[in-house]
Amino acid sequence: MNKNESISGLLSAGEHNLLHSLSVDCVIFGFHDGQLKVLLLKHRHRDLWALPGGFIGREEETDAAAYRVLKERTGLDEVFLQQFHVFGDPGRSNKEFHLQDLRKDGIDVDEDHWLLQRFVTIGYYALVEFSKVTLAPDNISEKCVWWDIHQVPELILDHRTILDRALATLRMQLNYQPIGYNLLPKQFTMPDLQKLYETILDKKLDRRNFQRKMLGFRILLRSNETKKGVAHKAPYLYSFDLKRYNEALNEGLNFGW
Amino acid sequence: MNKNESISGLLSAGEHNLLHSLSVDCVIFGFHDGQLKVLLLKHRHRDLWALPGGFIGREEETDAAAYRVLKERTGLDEVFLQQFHVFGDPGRSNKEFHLQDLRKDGIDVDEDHWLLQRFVTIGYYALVEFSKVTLAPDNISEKCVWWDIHQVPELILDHRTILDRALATLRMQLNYQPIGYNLLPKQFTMPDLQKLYETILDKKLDRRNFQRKMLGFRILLRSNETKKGVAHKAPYLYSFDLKRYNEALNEGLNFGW
DNA sequence: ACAAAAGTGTTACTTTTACACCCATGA
DNA sequence: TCATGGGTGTAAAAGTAACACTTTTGT
Repeated sequence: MNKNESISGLLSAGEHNLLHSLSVDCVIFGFHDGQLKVLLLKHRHRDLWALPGGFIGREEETDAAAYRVLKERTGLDEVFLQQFHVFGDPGRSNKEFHLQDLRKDGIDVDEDHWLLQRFVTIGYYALVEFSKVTLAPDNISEKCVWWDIHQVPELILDHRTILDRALATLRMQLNYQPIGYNLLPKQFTMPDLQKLYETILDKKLDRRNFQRKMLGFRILLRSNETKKGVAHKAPYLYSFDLKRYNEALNEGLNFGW
Repeated sequence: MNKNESISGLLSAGEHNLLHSLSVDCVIFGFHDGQLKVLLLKHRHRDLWALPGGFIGREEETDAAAYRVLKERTGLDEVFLQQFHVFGDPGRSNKEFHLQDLRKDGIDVDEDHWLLQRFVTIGYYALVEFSKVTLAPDNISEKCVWWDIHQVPELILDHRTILDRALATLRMQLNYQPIGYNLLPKQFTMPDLQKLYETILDKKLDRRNFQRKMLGFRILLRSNETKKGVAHKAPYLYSFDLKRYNEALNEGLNFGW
C-alpha cells in the first residue's frame, strides 16, 4: 500500500472507525551514546518533523491507542508508557496546513472533513531500550529517526510544546520514581545509570553520592560479574530488583509529608 | 427552562456545537470545618451522585470548558484548576444507563445518538475557597452539595475512580507545590494552614515542625494582627506572598536532584 | 608503571524529628 | 486562676554534600 492509498483509506474508514477530534501523540525517549534521544517522523512533504501519533479506534482504550503507536514505530511492547498532558487548544491543529498536504498528495477533501477538524491530543511519553528498537515510519511519513534531545529539528504544529512538556514531566518524575528499567539493558553498570540520570537532568552528579543514594533505594541487584574489556577497573554489573522497583513506582521514593 | 427542555436542547444543539466523545469532569475541593469537601451533583432520577462535568464547545479550549463548569457550579473564577488525568476506557460510559434516564425524562433518542456514544473525559481538579462559593446545580441535576471526603455517597459510572485519582494527585502535589491560596481566606492562621494540610493528607503533623517548614518556604507574610475572639492565645494572621507563591508553583519546592 | 575509571569512606553541613516550656486569652 | 491552644527553642538523628584515597585494568 502506498502513501496515497493509506491516506485515502484513513479518510474514509476513519469516518466510522475512529474517534473524531481526539488523538494521541507519543514522545518516545531512548538513551544511547550518552545522549537522550527522541523518536521523530519526517513529514512527507515538508522539511518538518513530527511526534509519532495516531487516532483512537471507536472502541479502543486511549492507552491502547498509544501502545499501538509505540509498537508500530518501535516494535516494542511492555515498555513504560504514561499519559502526561492533554493539549486542548482549538488553535493547535491547523486546517490549512493539512489541506495543503492533502493537495500535494493529489487528494481532494471537503473543508468540513473530519480529519481537518480541530483535534485534542493526549500526550504520552515512553521510555524504551534503544538497542531493542526496530524503527518503522508510519504510512504517511518519509522516515523515522532518533534525534538527540539537544538537536531536535523544527516540528509541526505544537509538537515542540508537547516534547518540552514531556521532558519536563520526565525530569519531575525522576524525583519520586525510579527510572531506568526500560531505558537500559537488563544489565548495566552504576556509571551507566548515572549517565542516564545526568543526561535526563542535563546536570553532573557526584559519582559517590549518586551510588549511595541509588543503593539506598534498594531497587538494584549487584551481580558478581563485572563489565569486561574496559581499559581500567571493571565496574560491577547491576540489574533492577523488579519487585522492589515496581513497589517504588507505585509508592514513590522521596515522599515529603 | 425546565430540565426536559434543557436536555432536548442539548441533544440537538450539541450535534453541531459540541465536541463528541470528549468531555470534562471536575473534582472541586473545598475546605470547611476542618473537613476536606468535594462538590457533587444529585442525579435527577437515581439515588446516585456525580461530579460536575460538561461538554466542550467545538472551538472551546478544553481548559476553558472546565473553567466554565466550575464557574457555573460555584460562581467562582480565578481559582486553581488543573487537569490531572484522562479517563479513556471505552467501557467507562454506559449507553444503557443514559438511555434509561432519557426514557424517564420522556425523551426518545436513537441508539446511535452522539450523547450515547463512548466518551473520553478529561479529569480536572479545583481548589476553591469554601466561603466564597455559591452553589448552583446544572440544568439536569436535582441539587448541588458539598460532601465530606470521608462520607462520599455512591457515584455514577467511574466518577469514584476519578475522585480517588484527583485526591491522590492532590496529595502528591503537596510534596512539591504550595497549596492553600484558593482554599483559604485571604488571611489565615498557621493552625488553619496546618489543619488544611492535615485534612488533605489525613494525618497529624507536628505543630512546631510544620511552622518551621512552612516558613522556610518563604511564601508566607505574617501580619502584626492576631486573630480576635479566641479563648486562648491569639494566633498571628498570615497571608500568602503571591509573588513567591507563584514562583514556588512554577519551580517546585523540594526538588530532589 | 601509568593513565583512566571504578570502588569505598569520612567529615561537615543541612534538614528532619521529637520533644518541653512559656505566654496570652476568655471563661 | 485555669484550661486551652499558640509561640518559640533545642538536642538528637537522619540525610545530603563535598571531598580523597585506593584498586583494577589495558596499554
